Amino acid sequence: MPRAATTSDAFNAVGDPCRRAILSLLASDEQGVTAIGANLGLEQPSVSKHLRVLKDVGLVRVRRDGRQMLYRTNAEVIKPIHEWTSKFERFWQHQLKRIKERAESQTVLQDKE
Amino acid sequence: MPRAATTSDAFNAVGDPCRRAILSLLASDEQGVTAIGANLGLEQPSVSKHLRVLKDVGLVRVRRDGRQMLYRTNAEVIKPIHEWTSKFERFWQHQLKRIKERAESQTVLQDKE
DNA sequence: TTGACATATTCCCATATGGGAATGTAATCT
DNA sequence: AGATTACATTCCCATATGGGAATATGTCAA
Repeated sequence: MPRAATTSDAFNAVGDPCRRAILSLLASDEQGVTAIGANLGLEQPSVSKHLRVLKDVGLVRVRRDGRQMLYRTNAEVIKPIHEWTSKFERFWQHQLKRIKERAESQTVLQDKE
Repeated sequence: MPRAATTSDAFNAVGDPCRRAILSLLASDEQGVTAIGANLGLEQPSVSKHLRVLKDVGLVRVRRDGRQMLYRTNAEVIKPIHEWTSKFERFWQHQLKRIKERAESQTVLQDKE
């Protein structure tokens, strides 16, 4: 079987840099497709297609306003990703601690010289 | 241009469920390829290929031990993902608050009936 | 209705997988 | 050296994009 579809889950959808930019942009304000494209320097069809993916996994909500479609980020769907990465938090803290300790021991050595 | 390569960054590499499982498995212990496959029910070539991707983006470190290659998760590379998702934390908190408030107002209505 | 504006969708295409099978390679054992 | 163990890589293939261009759809204004 081929690669999993980007529409399969939030992890996959967020893998694309353009889509991450869109999510950041729409986190606080709703915006229309054209505005999004202008903000990020993307073609309109490209924006529409990315929004389609984001909508399919629930990462954005849509609302019609006249001829505009106003999109907004649905942050709740990002939460599972945040939680998954949180499981590793203690590990990178340990690593930083190790790095810090090593740095300090080297400092000690330098002081001795 | 086609889709970005999974080897391009941690976000993309983590998009695959198998690779997330591998990262979780190798977070606390180093393990050989065969052991990883046995733990996750994956074929050896498949494991090797996923590990290759993970290694290319720095998500795992390798160490040779005799004929075994012991892999271990390098959690620091997960940190940027954690930080990116953290930017949205306040938004889903707001949403939960809103949901909670609505639930409470409904409870009030129910009490009135 | 006609025209303009805002989006969505479809086509075409080069590229990137991911899985399975088979094969190549490195290290250990006898 | 020859056999075995542990991995890595390569082939083949069906599928999934993502971008650009062109077109279809939906809404509002005159």
